Amino acid sequence: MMNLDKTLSAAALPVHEIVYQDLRALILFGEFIPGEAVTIQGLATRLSAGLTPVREAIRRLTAEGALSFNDNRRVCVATLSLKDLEDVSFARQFLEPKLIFMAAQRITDQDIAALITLDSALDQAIFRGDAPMYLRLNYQFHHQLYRLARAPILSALTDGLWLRFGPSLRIVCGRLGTLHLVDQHKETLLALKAGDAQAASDAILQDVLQGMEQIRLGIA
Amino acid sequence: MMNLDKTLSAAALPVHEIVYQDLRALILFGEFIPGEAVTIQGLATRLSAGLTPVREAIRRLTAEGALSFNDNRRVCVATLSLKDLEDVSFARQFLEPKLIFMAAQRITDQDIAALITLDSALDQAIFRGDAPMYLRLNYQFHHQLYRLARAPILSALTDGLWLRFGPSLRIVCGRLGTLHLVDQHKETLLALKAGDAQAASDAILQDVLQGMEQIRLGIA
DNA sequence: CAATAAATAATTTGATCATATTCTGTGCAA
DNA sequence: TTGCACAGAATATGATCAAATTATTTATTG
Repeated sequence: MMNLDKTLSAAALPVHEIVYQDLRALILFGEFIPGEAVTIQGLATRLSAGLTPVREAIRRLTAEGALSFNDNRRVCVATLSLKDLEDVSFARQFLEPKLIFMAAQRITDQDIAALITLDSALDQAIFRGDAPMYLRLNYQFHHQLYRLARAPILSALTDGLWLRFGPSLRIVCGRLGTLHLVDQHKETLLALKAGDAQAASDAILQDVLQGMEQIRLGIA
Repeated sequence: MMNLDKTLSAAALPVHEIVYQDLRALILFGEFIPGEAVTIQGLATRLSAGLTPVREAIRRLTAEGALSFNDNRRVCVATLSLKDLEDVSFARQFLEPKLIFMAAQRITDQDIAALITLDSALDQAIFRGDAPMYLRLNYQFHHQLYRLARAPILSALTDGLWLRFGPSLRIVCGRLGTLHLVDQHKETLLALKAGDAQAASDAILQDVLQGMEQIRLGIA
């Protein structure tokens, strides 16, 4: 008989997958500081998992550039130099507008409604000064758009870039607070509603440039 | 006392690192067919390694898109649809020219000489119909240029794309042979010698477009 | 009876863990 | 400074269990 977990809840994921997602979230949403040491055993304890699954998750995130594997064989959260940030910025400038252009061509009213809800929650998080929630919702807003583009490879590349600047984003919020944060989500949503793919693409480009500039100021 | 292996030979790499490099080469240079199943135990036997290091290597290559993790929890070599190829092509079109532009600004005569040697060997491999050697040398030619750009993040992104189309390249060579293969390496080298970064960048763009088109014909 | 479907057994493969080994850096003593 | 020992951490293996696939057998039906 088929396991009900498979149909109802999201399948029984392997531990190494769960650990990966947890660790990824920890990195992405500011639980780690750039350069911070990450030990296999520490994570195994923290996440109540065995060494092997933790090891696998760490290798994955190392491959994605979120962690760095030192000569000592020790692992730490990757740091982002100014030069690195320029590279990330260059890549995002090409990838995100492309993805949003593709997403705009197949987006539905329902999708737009969901994004508006998300963006409202985001505004409230900023107003409340709730940085962790801001980080989550801001990522989700972009990530949902990637999904809609139905371009798995470009989405994976772009998603991977978030892992590179995620820990630094946290620093920015910590230093400067959330109230000053600005984005181009409203403009993007308006363009999407109007079915104007080019305008949506342009708006996201501005959003990306703004975001990267904020990080540059934060880590400078 | 410091281990001499660290200073003289290339350090005593962990097994998981060696397995990763070996498996990466197998995928990149056509030892695997797209869609082919990859088993942990099979690899452990083939590469004379334990299960854990193999597991780690597989997770890394899965994160890079070279392997795909199925619902069955089984792993196979990723396949490349035409749509995927378009995405890869889009990404390469802006990444490679950028990298080569950066490389051109810091390349030395010695570097150029090494690239010319590489390209000659490449021509001979084509002439001999030695597809495996062609695949290796063609990759090396590009990879050396990435290295010279000193942009680790962009290099990693671009390198990762090779893993996506590597297995398909093999199919192309298998079907069409190597003799018809053309590239823009000579033009690139001329531009580099002349110190013309823009021309080198343009030449590589043509090279990329040609290469992607060849794959498109091969997998169509 | 032949052909197809269902059930079951056997084999392969993956997931995880406990354990032993190796490595790295540090502090102590000569 | 040099050599040595020790603690913490990473590495790697093999054992064990669970899941999935394949092969085999049995049952059913036209």
